Amino acid sequence: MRRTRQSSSNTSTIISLPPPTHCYRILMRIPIQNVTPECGHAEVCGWVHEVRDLGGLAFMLIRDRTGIIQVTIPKKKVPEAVLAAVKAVSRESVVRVAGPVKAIDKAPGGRELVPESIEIISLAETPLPLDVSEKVLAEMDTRLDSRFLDVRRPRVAAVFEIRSAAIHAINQYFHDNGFTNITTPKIVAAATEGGTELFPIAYFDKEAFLNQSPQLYKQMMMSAGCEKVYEIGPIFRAEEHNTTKHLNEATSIDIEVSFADHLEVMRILEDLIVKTYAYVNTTCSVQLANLEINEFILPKAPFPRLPYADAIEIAKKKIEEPIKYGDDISPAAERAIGAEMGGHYFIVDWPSEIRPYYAMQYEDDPSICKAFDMMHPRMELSSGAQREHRYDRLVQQISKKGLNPESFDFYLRPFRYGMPPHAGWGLGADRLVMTMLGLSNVREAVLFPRDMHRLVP
RNA sequence: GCCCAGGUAGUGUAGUGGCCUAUCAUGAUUGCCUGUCACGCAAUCGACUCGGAUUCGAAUUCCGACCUGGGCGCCA
Repeated sequence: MRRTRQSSSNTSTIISLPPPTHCYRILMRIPIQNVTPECGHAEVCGWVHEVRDLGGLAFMLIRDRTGIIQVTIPKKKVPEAVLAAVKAVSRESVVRVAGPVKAIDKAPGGRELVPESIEIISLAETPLPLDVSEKVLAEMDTRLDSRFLDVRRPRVAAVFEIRSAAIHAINQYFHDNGFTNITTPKIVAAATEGGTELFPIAYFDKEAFLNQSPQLYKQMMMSAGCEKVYEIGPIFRAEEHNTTKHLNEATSIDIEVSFADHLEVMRILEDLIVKTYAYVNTTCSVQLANLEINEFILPKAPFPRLPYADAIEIAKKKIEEPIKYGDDISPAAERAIGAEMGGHYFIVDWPSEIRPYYAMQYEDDPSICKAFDMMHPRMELSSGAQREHRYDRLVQQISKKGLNPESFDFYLRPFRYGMPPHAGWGLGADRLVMTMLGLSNVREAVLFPRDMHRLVP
């Protein structure tokens, strides 16, 4: 502590910090992983992980996000106030403990803190809604009800630290490659594509919806001349699905690139996946260890390009249910094909009739289009396409789908004033984290998941 | 939306008509214990989702509601 105080006073001399008030205390606090016998003296703040009272000797484990330290209380040698605090404190209370740090082989981590003072900053109620120390595991529903306690568990925190690292790597990748980060509205007037249900919301005297995808806006930015854009943001789908891989609010990583075709944006996608895994691998070893992931398998580019027609053939051979060319790929088929492929792969050359109107058809065979899905063996992670940028063709394709081009006026307008050819994709961030870490439920990868049954917290 | 399986102390569970005054673990409370590390020991506390029905008797069977998990559909 002496050392820390000195350095902070030096710092304030140099850069003239305002007189320390409560910040002074924060500067004195040492992250638990940095507490070593060389500190001499330390002040740690954290949560009471456990108390073990042996009679004349008590142990208290203090946890912060960096680790756990043992506080050892020889009852005859510590101040009266410390004894009172040890007696009064409950598990998961927030405390500040200060005292000398000693090297002791029999203590966890080889060091322990003997308190001169223990301050109970925030006393936790008992009993706890779930067991943070993981002696008894809680079910997903219980955990989500008390997510603030759930995330105190290192293995849960690890998921979100890795998610953060992955998102960082993705932002970095786009930044390094000249993409413009955009933010598009989530409150919109109408659907951008058919199919999925929208959440209606009250918007003053108008009808509005939560956006299901930034698709239209990304494409508008192509017309706007931004050439390479990306967005990481929420998307909303009002589907009444009830599965381990669907949410009503998800995070989508979206890109759109001008003068690129589907093949080019596929290369970007696989490169991004490979680099994101690599970044997590090199920066999150502690978190991966917390998750007991001993072998973090790094995907290798290029991912195989599997034509849709071949994917259907594989599924036909491997699963019972009838499946034919032109069908959507069912979850069972998805798993069967995934098992065959063994790693990330693309499904390409989709029948035009089962892809949205905006996918560009092949010139030599309009029955298939330049759309793709990027798959993990367990599920779909991304879907994208080269878009149809020619106004007349686009109108034609909208009509062919049985839709009325007039109701797409807002969408079509940018195509009338100089639209470059372009391609893009959307990648599910939650599913990316889920499959990366082998989580069984997408809810594990989302702090506060929104599904049909859950709106709180 | 459909199908299946469930709902028992704070948490996770056992219990398929009477042996339930409900099992076990964890937890909480109190006491003992100077090297614990899932500390140990002792005592205590704490639960059958709700409503209706069948039955001499229901945690257990039936009906309805609500809630949860999984699969499918839809979707990404």
